[in-house]
Amino acid sequence: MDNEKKYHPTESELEILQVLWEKGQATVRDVHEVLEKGRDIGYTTTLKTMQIMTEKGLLGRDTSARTHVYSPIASREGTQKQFLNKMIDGLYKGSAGRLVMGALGHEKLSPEEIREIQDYLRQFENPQS
Amino acid sequence: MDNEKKYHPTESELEILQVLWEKGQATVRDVHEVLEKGRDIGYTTTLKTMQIMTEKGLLGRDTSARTHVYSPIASREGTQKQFLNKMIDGLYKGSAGRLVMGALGHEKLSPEEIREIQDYLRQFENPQS
DNA sequence: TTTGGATTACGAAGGTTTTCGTATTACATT
DNA sequence: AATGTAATACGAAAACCTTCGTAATCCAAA
Repeated sequence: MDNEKKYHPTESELEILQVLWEKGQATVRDVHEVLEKGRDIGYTTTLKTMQIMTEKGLLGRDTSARTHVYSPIASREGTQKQFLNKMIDGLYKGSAGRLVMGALGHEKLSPEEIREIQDYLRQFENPQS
Repeated sequence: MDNEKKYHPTESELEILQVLWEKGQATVRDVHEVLEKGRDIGYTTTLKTMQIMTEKGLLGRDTSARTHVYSPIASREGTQKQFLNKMIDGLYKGSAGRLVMGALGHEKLSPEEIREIQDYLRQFENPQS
């Protein structure tokens, strides 16, 4: 169950995961075209990184066709949780509440989002139900 | 003002910063004794890392005495914000609200903390104070 | 069927981080 | 003053990450 838990994606790997989470699946070229918009990077760099990620178990790929098709194995949710835990432990003395409070102070938090958060919290209001 | 913003502490550096944030200031030995509890690590490793951090401007040190005394220059708050931003951009499509929602789902969030968060949010309820 | 373009495979360079062994230096105790 | 202990300084190895050049491979179009 926590197969996916152990390994921390690196900076570059996260970039690639983001694309794959959005698209569901993609070829190296697909991913590379997105990355290229953001910064200078060679095609083989993207390729190599995705190959390494596959070895690490972060990505899966379908090699049946000439052009391989990759898909994420590490889930967005699991990865988020993983990083969240790391931050909570490393920067907020283990308190998730402190992190939330800190994040609430974040500049761009729209009134809509705040309302949504309040709604969400209401479910804890009455312990029974 | 954002002098402190640019540089991302590494994993090891974060460990050391944590100790210094708690203690305010400390010697290499002080820090090392804490780290040692958590994992296997040599004294000179801790020393070297702290020296590098000093070069990077993450730590300051008083070398007037034989045993140097270190103190954090990077603030906990600034570092938290820095990592928060990175997470929001990299894992939550730029939405701080999404991160908060995710963090609220975190297992160990005590009722007290939830109440505290609700209190905090009330300040946004009525636009005029 | 030959050739050109696109794709994957391979290997290695260069950078950063983490680690620690060894040397040097200073101090305190004798 | 001599010596042992504890601290810092130095350098380098090992691991990991990022990058890309080059080679090999496949396919489609001519």
